[in-house]
Amino acid sequence: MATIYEVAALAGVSPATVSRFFNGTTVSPEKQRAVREAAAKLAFTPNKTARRLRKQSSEVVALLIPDIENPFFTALARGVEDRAQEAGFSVVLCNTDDDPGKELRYLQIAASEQMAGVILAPASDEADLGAIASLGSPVVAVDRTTPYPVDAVKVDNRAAGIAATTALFDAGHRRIACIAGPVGIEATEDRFLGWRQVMTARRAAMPDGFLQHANFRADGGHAAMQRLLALPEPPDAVLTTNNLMGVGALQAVVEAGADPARFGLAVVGELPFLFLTPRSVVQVRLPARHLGTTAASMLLERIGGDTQPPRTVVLRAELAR
Amino acid sequence: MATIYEVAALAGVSPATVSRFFNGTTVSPEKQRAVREAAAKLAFTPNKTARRLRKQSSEVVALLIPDIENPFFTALARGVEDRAQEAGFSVVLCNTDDDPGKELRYLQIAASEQMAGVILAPASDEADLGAIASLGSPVVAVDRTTPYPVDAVKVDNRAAGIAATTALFDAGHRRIACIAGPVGIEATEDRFLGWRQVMTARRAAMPDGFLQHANFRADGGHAAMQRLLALPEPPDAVLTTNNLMGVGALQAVVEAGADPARFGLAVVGELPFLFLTPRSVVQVRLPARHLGTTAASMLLERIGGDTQPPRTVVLRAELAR
DNA sequence: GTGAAAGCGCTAACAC
DNA sequence: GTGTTAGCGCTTTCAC
Repeated sequence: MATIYEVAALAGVSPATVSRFFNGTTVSPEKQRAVREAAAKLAFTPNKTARRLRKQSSEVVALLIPDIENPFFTALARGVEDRAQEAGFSVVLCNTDDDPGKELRYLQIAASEQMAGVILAPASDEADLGAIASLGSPVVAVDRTTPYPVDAVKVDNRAAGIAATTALFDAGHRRIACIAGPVGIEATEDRFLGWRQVMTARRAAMPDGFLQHANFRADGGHAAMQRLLALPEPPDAVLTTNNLMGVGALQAVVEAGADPARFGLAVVGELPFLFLTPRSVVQVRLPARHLGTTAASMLLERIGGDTQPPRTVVLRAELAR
Repeated sequence: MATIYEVAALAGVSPATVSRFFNGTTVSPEKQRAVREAAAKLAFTPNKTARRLRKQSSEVVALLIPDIENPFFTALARGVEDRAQEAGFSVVLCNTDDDPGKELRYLQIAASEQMAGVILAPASDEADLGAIASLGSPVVAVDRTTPYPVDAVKVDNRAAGIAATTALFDAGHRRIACIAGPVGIEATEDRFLGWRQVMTARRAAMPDGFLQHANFRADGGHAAMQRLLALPEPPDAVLTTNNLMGVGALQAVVEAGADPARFGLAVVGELPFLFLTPRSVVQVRLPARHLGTTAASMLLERIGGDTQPPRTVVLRAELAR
């Protein structure tokens, strides 16, 4: 790997001039040509590590998501990537596995690697943003919020829960259970609250066991649905507060021999690749990609020096038909 | 961000001792304690950028995949990540979008960021590995091969194509079409060759139009299947050479009003989340995660200094039942 | 507009 | 075992 000194020597200029050339400062036309040619001849690429050490910042942003195998988050990642790319930033994706320990490690890496900023879908509400925030690196929370005063982009989760539950009522169901995510994740808790609000307003029964907590994956939804179906008086419909739990729940319904077209299923999120899904399944579409582009835009503004107080942007979910 | 000098000053030792402490060289117990306490008090984190500049290498590997929204590649990514993590390496994921231009950019970034190595699922067989390889950074190709002499991990794609096609024959189908990926991607071409081999051996007709090329995504498979169904004498079965094209093909079958349980569909790969799939769909399971762990292991060996000639590991696919 | 030189934070000889 | 010191490759004053 050629250095700036070798280019300078070959071009007959000083290293500073080479640096200026590559950073867009004014350099006389003839030296420009000399540098360009020398750089080409040596296949010179500026060493980003050295630049980063010197400038104390980089053009890389980190994106921390809880589950790279969840299509919701990959769509979100695409949004972030597209927006960041336009602005000349690279995105490195980190998979926290919904594990606060891993999350913390990645946050530290982001700091010690001098990332320009971090977009984070927190694995828990204890995500320690103190360290990274105090470094001055901007942070944007996405999909889920945190107690730390940072920018956030989220969905109107309660409205999503309300819309989904209402749709089940409209389809004639009354005994509606809820498979919610782990306790402590605001996003799905709000969706659950939407369910409870509708159930209460409609004076629908919410017997013990109608609220199940599960991990966010298909296996969690599957097990929860099995527990629901084993109830003495099982529900005739269920709301899952994310997409993958919906996948698992639907699978359990099918396995139990119930007719998935009659059993009411509502999902906050989209059942991935499931176009064979019974038409009866209610899906509340989440603007995953848009969450990503919005978060990236906010982060880029902060990186650009924006210092207004933290904002929270709320995006709307939309009932798919 | 505290530096090694501040820690040294507070601990009453030299910067070198602090460095040694954090790099596991022998330091006397008392100084160890002093350094540990000073570091804790200052919340010191070693600056990786400086370390990287000095050592000319990092503990980060880059993983370049063509489509982050394809579950096959995310499973592969999980494999890479798990293995790398065990060895203390971080993984940064880059989405090339099957675009040679993007791929090249990421390859350059990997070089100028002094990544410890690169695992690459090439977007095309022109992927220019010359630059990065000449830098001495090890490269492992995964899923797809390249003309460059680098380590590779792949699947026995022809066998996979043969198994899938044979299964369709065994189910009684004779008019079997093939939806293959873009020309130039060895992996899916080999699967197509498996199809042709079986068709030829069984003296089955392969009229014009029975071979369709499509992009790797669901929309490509969907369009290709529509073209097949519009043929004067349409096929009664089809093989798709990857998972997402299978999703699109199945969708087209359903939309066309054909009974997906009677129309033969075979997929090299797994239909993601599609447990509602008709039992009749043939799937040849690809060891996605295992591809990832194997590639990571090979890369780590190279990073560790292994200099044997490039190896290619071939993993077996397995007919799901 | 251009060059000389200092220094970003760390590691690795090298001396002791 | 420990300290001193010279860079890694770049950017950025500061003179000219």
